[in-house]
Amino acid sequence: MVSNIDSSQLSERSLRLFKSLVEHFIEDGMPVGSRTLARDSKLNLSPATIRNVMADLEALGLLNSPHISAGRVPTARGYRLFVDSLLSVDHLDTTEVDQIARELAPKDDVPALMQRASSMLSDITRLAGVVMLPRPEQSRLRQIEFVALSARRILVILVVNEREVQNRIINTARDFSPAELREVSNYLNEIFAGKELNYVRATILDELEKMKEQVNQSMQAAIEMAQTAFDAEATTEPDDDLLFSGQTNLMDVAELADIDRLKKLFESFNQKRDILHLLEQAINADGIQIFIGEESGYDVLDNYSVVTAPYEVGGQMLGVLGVIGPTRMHYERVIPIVDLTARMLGCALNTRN
Amino acid sequence: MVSNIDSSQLSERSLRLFKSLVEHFIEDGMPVGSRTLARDSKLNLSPATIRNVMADLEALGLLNSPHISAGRVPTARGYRLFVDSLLSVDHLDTTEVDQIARELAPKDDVPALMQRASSMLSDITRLAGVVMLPRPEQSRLRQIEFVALSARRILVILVVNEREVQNRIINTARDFSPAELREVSNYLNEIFAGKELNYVRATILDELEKMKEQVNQSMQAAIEMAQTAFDAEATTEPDDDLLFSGQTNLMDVAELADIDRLKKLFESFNQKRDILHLLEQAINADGIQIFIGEESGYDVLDNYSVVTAPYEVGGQMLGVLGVIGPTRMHYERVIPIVDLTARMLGCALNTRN
DNA sequence: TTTTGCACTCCCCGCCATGGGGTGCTAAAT
DNA sequence: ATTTAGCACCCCATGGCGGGGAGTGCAAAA
Repeated sequence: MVSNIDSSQLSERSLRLFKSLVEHFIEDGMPVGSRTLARDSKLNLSPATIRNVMADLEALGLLNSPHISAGRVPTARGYRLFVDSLLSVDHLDTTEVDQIARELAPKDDVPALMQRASSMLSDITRLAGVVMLPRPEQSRLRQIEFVALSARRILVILVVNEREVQNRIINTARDFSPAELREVSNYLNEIFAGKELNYVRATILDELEKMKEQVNQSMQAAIEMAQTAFDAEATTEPDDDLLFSGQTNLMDVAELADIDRLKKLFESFNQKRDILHLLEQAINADGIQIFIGEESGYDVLDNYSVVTAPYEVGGQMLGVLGVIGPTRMHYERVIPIVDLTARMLGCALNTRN
Repeated sequence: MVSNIDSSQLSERSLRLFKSLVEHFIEDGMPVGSRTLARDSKLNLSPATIRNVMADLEALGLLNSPHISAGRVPTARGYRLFVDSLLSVDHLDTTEVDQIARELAPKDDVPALMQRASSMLSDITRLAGVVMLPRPEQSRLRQIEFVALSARRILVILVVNEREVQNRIINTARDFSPAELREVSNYLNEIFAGKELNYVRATILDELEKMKEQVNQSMQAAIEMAQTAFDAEATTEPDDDLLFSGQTNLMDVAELADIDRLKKLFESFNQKRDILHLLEQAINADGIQIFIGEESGYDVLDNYSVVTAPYEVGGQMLGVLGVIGPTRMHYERVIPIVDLTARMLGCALNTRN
């Protein structure tokens, strides 16, 4: 990949013009020519001069023209320069800040909060919002309980990481009395509470297998039951860890009117795979990260940009959120919104302990 | 609303021609003219004759022409007649039956099963699939359990209707010991197990309030706790009771290329409200029900048809599923697929007891 | 180095002609 | 009394053409 352009490689004037051009293009989506640029930028230069500058910028790969006699349009590399060095970020007005704060008030459970974060992002930016659910890289088993539904159907409850509760129903080979169940859960809690889930799964076979003969008969069955419970757990790992919203907002962005490309994009939202990979790259970024068009490496995202920010609580990165829209988006507005949302979400997650 | 046309009001020949026309149009989506129809239908009539017939059919509101000198196209009413009286339903080939059976094998939990039903519908018809989650009109509390997470944070587990488990975490005003919790849950189970949830909610106030003074102090706190638990339950009622899939399939149906209408439709998928209302109308239908275009009464659904079937287990209607596609769809294929899926889903739900 | 002037390019738009697929009507044929 | 043939007519889609507009690059002047 060709290296990006650094703002120091360009004259002050070129930068001014370039910035003006990008802003203009973001505003109304039409290739912008020397004429309008001359009028627009306060530099008092003739169109011809500007044409020369633009030719240079094109040579650097910052601009190109759809065809020889149209105006110029920023390339992905151009947007990169713009975003990295030229952009002056908006100040959010208080109504927006308020709205974000209100929506993210820590009033209900985590999934709902995430959902609200996502749809708020899309509402406020009029683009598509996405949030990656917090995926604690280590889940510690906190507690395990059994509830008898009927003699042979048992509800297993796993409490993981303070606030997450998983439950599944297993069918056992023989009857268990409530007392037995209590005994089993006490036993399991004793050895496994506080341990990492994968460890539990890995150990449970060996650990329990080897004491099978020592313990009483009731325990034996219990062991098998525990295995079933954790096996089931393994398979149930949900992969719906991305929440999209406002996809339809993308349908009235003019330059994306190509329905086939749009379809591809929507499909990749459904697959989730590509977007997930992309967001994972952003989780360790320190703050806002922006993927512009082809840069992302996923060709469904050609002509789209993704603005992301990780959210954290207590210094630990939990996940990533962001918005997806046309490369031609109002970065100066979107960036602070995403940024603030990530922060606020972190707070909201924090206060709900 | 104007009454529909009954097939007995038309001559055999008109019906033959009409059917042929609709089939032709469904096949390639172009208005069909007298010429092609003359060639196509085996009736050996001249185009002129057919033109006369077509004029009659148009007068009845079964056909119309996009403009004066184009071929004819079926109206919603036309499709209605076609679907009600003229359609010969396909026999599904075994590979499709197998696929449906395989996908709906009762191997995991209900939500996942529903999800699979929906995406299978969309895959197999190449249209959008939708399933309404079973909404048991009465939920009986089966069991309630408390698990202490820490001294003041308690996990409440409600087992409802055999297989459904809900859990929520509540914070209590004072500490509870495990023994106390057991006592409380025993007590609550005793009076409320088997009762309807709404009843429980309604009663819990009066019932418990009035014995507040009689019972011991620990019980008092328990009562308040129970209230909190069920209050929380009330607010948590999820309304994500529709599962869509394959929406993107609609993006390459040629006649729906109008991106604005498509956007409206997708938005109404997100709202869910309209579609939900529509499906609710179908729940008491006996088998397949079809809403054609404007008939549905929701104008986002203009030019779309919805083919639905309720699914039941043990004679009780649980919900509805179906597909959404252009009015110009292959009903003869879609109908048996939806029908079979509904049946199989019923079975799958049945065997998982 | 900047500007002016100029030739040139390419798209977009409106215009027109054309052809094809279709219609309705009337008059003839069965 | 139907059905068919013939005919005039309609309207859309296509394609070629011309002009206008917005823009470019280059060379020569400022």
